Amino acid sequence: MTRRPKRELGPLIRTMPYLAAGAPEQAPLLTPKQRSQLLAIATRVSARKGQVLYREGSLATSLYICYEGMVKTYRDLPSGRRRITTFLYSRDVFGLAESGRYVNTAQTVVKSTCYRLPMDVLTAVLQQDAALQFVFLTKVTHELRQSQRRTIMLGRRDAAGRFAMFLMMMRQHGPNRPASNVILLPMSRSDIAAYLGHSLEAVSRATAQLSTQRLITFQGRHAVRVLDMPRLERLAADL
Amino acid sequence: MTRRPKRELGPLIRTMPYLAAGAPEQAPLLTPKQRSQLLAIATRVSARKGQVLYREGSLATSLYICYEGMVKTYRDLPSGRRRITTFLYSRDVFGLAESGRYVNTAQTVVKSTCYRLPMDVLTAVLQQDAALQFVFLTKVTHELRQSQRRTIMLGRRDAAGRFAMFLMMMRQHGPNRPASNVILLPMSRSDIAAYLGHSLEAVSRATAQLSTQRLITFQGRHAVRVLDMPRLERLAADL
DNA sequence: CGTCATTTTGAGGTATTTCAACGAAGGTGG
DNA sequence: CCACCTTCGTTGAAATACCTCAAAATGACG
Repeated sequence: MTRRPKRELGPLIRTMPYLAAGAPEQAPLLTPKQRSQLLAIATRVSARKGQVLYREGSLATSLYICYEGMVKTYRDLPSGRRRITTFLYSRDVFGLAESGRYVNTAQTVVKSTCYRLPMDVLTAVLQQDAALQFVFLTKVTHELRQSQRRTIMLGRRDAAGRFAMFLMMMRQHGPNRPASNVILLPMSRSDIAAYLGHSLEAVSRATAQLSTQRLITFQGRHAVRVLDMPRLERLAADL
Repeated sequence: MTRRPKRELGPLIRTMPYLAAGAPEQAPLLTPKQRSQLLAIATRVSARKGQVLYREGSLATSLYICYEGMVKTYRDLPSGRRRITTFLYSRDVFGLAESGRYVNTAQTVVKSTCYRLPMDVLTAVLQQDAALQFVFLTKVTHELRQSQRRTIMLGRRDAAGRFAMFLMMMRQHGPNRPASNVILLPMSRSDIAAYLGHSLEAVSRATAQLSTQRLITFQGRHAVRVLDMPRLERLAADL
């Protein structure tokens, strides 16, 4: 039962290239050397479900890279509402600060493992290693794109359409294989609502509607089987 | 009338530091040397009002830095709706590609001047110069924050509150001095609507409402004088 | 197997959207 | 310099969609 863990390879980062596929020097992946370089300054953090990794407004001492599991970042608004900023999967980066403080609170959605990198050390390393920094630059740019896509999603008025877009976004990320018709949604309905900017009830009705229309069917509360992918994609794209 | 232009200093970039104010090596400003370095690979582009700089989906050959004026980036949706992604002011960067293509269309809101930097050359330079790259990394991070703030803004249901937040965002950016009570809005009402995710009519009603409540008053269509800043700030923060 | 939190479903209230028409502004040409 | 035209912005009334409040049902967990 106490197997020795495999040799630790260090964090990975998921990115998208700036240039078209094929330009070799643009490959936005961490080399093994860079991974061990990051690993050298990183701390492995295991967190059970629902654990808070850092709080909004606290001093931003570390940057995080998700290795396994799922993390959400959110802000609680004065009205008591909660807005979820992002869901983070394996190989996602989070905890970028602004003026030395975290802008969001980070909490695990399920049992997760992350790497924690001291910000001061990391920035120093990045200032020295342009190639490594470029991976981060590419990553943040990718996050920016994601955020802008989400903004477009939030422009939709209909709850069902918004949820359909959410499904399509979840299909590509995380533990979901694009090929599969099953999309895993580890987070709760209220998390989805807080992410989509809808009420919990609206999300529930949206899923009910899509189920009634035989576009999807739930296998438990955290797994969606897509019954009619073309129609779902059409609904998601119809904005 | 044909005065010789001042010595050209090259582009500037507006950023926010990761670390708390005071950490010297984090100062995210371009040094004069870096500015001239960028200037060496840059082309100055002057564009009249309404000119398209690049189109969504076209090959992303260049990165842009706004020097003067105002640029909007947007996507036209299948439904015919237009969603404005960002408004860009002096010292803002735009045109970051994804897989070699632009994700948005960029068009000037008013007469503008920008620097255009060839992507391939720039990425090569960034790979060499970690300090310069760090300015870009900081900038993109800042843009990501802005995008996330906007997402929160879009979560609001009431048009007046959304517009109030928009005003507060515009107050900090661009040609507006935070001290002044006058906020310039160079863009059209439909641009604002496309940015806020509302209909043109909703925006119009929102401005009318704020005017009736004596929170603001319009001096022409592109200048807002704030009459009651505390109340406006409270409205903007009440979400 | 019981308890508790989460999710679903129902009904009414409210805000924006839409459609339509009017009014204002800006630009062009005579 | 004025008239015209086109675009943009404002206002009104009905339709739509979500939000809120409330209660029942489902599922998770010990």
